Amino acid sequence: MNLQQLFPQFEPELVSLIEKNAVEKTFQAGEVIMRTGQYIKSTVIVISGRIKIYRENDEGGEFLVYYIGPGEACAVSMICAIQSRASEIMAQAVEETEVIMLPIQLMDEFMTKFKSWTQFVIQTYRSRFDELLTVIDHIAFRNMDERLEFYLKRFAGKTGKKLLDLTHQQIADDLNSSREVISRLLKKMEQIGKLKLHRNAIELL
Amino acid sequence: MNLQQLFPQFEPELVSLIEKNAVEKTFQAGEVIMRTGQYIKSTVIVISGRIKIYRENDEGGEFLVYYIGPGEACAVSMICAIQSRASEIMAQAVEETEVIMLPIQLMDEFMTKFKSWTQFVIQTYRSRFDELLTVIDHIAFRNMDERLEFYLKRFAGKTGKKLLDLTHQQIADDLNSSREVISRLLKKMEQIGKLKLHRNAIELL
DNA sequence: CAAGGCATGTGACTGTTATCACTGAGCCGG
DNA sequence: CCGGCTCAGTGATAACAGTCACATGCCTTG
Repeated sequence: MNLQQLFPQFEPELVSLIEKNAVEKTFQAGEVIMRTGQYIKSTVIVISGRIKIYRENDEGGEFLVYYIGPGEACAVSMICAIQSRASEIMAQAVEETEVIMLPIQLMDEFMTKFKSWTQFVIQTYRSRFDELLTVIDHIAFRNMDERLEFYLKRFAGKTGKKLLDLTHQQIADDLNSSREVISRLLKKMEQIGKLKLHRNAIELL
Repeated sequence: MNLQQLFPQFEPELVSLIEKNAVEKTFQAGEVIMRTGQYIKSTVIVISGRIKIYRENDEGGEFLVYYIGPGEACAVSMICAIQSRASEIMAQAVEETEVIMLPIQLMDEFMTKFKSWTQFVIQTYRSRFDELLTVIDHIAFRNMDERLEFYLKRFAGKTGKKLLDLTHQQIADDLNSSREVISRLLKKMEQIGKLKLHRNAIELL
């Protein structure tokens, strides 16, 4: 892992402090990184791979909020760490994911010492905030077909591939819908030539 | 207006700088403060009154995101100001509201000079972030009856009153629903003794 | 106090999504 | 190559919310 390369804006001193103090950790695909109700003492920064942040409700429903990729930090872990409060979301590795965990007291220290760190923290809040607003837009105003289309684009956007390894059930979970509904909508989208359905995969056209 | 009283954590020097440079402004109830697509050059901080932040879509739908009260800043205006980008939300005074507008360059300056200001900015993001997550929870998992109940509690919570000056149409707009649906649900809630309906008002029990 | 406006109540109908029950299709291990 | 598994397709039905049409009732204003 090359931190300086991932964060060119960080001062070399900051990078070496992170390298010296942060705990590196690797999660396997599907492994849960943060759980609702769990107390967080560290900020999580993704080095490689991808994490999905989602909410869970009492009845087993799920809802995908967003993904976190390399060079991005988990805004929720920042919030929870600083307020030493239980998290209200779940974080799960989508693929094999390398992260660094930064203890909360370091975060504070960096904030006073390094302008680039403060900028990074604020930038993290800012972009996540934006994503949350977009998510709200979609569930408030859009029907499932539009939301599904947006979901597929977002999923593709992060991987860059046209062939998405997804089952209908996974999509249904992420959108807090049901498999049958997603299957039917996908079928419609296939009929109008937007995509092609395969077993365990969807090909965007 | 007494800034120092509203923000006891701010250094006196910061307060006097704000007083010297910020533009004070008063909005009447219902007046629009920020509009979708508008470019924002200043951060808005509420001194007295209340602002509602909501989204609008093309078909005239609305959706209330949250309220901003005295001593709170508009996170969206911060984001837009810093990135000198068009806002994607609407802000409207709910009642007569006094605000101060802080030009973007000052925000940056304060951030480097005053720790309390940086803390304030981060705290603002943090609490709004939380509210957004709660909003997402509600529209993703809850039916309209639960959302309505939450809406009324939130409205009451900020005013502290038990008698809410609201028409069914206003509520329907805020929840992006329709008046008939809200009327029926309110009637049900009245029948099970949760509230009492009046003309132009709802009394919580 | 009559007229009109606005807020509310209500029934009928529609559309979207969820749920249930079942079928079939591809895949993998023994 | 058979049995069992997961994934996907499909029809029937139900639940919830949105829409339309219209009635009612209260409040204001001339």
